[in-house]
Amino acid sequence: MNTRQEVLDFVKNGHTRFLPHLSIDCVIFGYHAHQLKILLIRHHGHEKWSLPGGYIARDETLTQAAHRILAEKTQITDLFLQQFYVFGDSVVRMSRIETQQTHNTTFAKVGVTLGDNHWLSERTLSIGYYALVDYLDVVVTPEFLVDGFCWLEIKEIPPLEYDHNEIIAKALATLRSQIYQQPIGYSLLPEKFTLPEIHALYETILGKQFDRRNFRKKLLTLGLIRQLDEQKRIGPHRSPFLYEFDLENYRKALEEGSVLAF
Amino acid sequence: MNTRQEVLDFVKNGHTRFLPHLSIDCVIFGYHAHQLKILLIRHHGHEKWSLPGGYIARDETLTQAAHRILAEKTQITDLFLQQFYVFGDSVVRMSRIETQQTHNTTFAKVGVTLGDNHWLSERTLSIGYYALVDYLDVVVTPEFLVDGFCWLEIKEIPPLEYDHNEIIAKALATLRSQIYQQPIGYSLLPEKFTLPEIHALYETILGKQFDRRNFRKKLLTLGLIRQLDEQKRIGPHRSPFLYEFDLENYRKALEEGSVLAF
DNA sequence: ACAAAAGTGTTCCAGTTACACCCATGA
DNA sequence: TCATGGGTGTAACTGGAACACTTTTGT
Repeated sequence: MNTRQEVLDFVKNGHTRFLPHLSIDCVIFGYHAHQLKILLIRHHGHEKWSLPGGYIARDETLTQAAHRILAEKTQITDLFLQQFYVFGDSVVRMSRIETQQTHNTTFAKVGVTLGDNHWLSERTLSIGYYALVDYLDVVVTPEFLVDGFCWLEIKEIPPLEYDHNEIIAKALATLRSQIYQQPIGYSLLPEKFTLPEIHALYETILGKQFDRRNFRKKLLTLGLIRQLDEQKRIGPHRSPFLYEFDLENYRKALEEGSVLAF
Repeated sequence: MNTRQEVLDFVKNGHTRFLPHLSIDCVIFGYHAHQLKILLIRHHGHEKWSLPGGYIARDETLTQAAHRILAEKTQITDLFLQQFYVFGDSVVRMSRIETQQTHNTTFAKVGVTLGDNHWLSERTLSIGYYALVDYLDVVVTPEFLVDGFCWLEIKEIPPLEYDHNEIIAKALATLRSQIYQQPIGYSLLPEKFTLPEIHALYETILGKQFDRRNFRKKLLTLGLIRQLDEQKRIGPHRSPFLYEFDLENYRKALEEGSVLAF
């Protein structure tokens, strides 16, 4: 929704294209050089930041919806995207009045006030998805009703709209618990990457340090990565070897080990 | 919904009490004496079995809805109940025609045919919850539109309605992956239980055998259970010691270990 | 005394942790 | 030649797996 006209049409006719009562909220983790940040946006007229999100079209699958919403915000397709929980308990989510007021603040920009029975005024459950991107690669394209965006480090995140702090906490816990089972970083690192690169990534995501030698052993033993016969030139230092993800091995593990069905 | 009148009211006015487009499906694992079964129901006029489920009332939280639905089916409150995934991709879920026909078969019993725009005809995403009960303790109370129910062992489960086979597969995978982190069995075993009892439970759920000694060591090391100073009389055999779950320890682990936020 | 079920301890192996020195590169 | 960063191996430890005989109890 990049024009006033599109927004007006969305408010008026959105319920014919999208499912009411349901939204998708995306926790987009942006990594770069030892920093792990989260993409937040600020809607028109709001003080608090919130997670980017969207609605599910009636004619697309849930997975398609998540990918579309992410692509709309970040211009990135084909990335690692993972459903992790449905949020439907928070008090602020239960209150129609609060939902309505929040939306009305935003839509004031286009001179619209939602009625009590408007589809956007109603209680909405949110399905949480998380993604992992290199935030330098991302071109964030704020929509018409979005005043701004920012990448904030996890520790710096202030109180957000709705229950979005809770959503982020759960996303982070899920990301951390899945990092050794999923080829996390596949969409984040170049196809061929060095050990120090993936090492820094894991240290940042898990928030702790790992011994270089043990870390290499672990990833090789798990079969998550494969060492190549090439090296990278990195200036006035020793050339590190290149590695690549072993996706076949990962898929095999996923099929066998019924542990992870996600 | 136990009377014709209630069903008619549900069809006519359900959309004012419940959220459309969303349902909850419950995978109720029933355990007893080395058998792990799943509760299935058959709606009026249907050949295939399906999972028991329900809708989310507008004025209850998601968690409340899941507990209420389960209590309606099994008369059990306060049990272990866990959200595990949202299903919104399956082709059969995307098709309005199929949804409508399935419902119409059921509601034929009360002489109702749903129109194309009826709230029950629309696409519905389903939030999966699983629970674990002793199936001998459960009084299943089929609702008016339910012709019958059964407990089936996992290996015996035939093709079900909708994507319910997929839901069961994911539920089982989740149950198995969480069994050492959650006090699974708390609502299933008596407050004080013997080691052979919990041992049999774990063997059945995980579908494999464990050495008695190692199994005891593991559960004690994890702090999941605590040995008591009492024994149980079990007839013409040696009296086994009693154990109890160490819930405090479990809660502590849950708070510290950010691994499990579920 | 016997049948049935539960209790118990040790060894071995594998996987994880801890740890420090040498090498390659470009300026 | 020097500064920087990357590469590499071994020893100690810990957690998990394998394994069989003894004890209790009631009939």
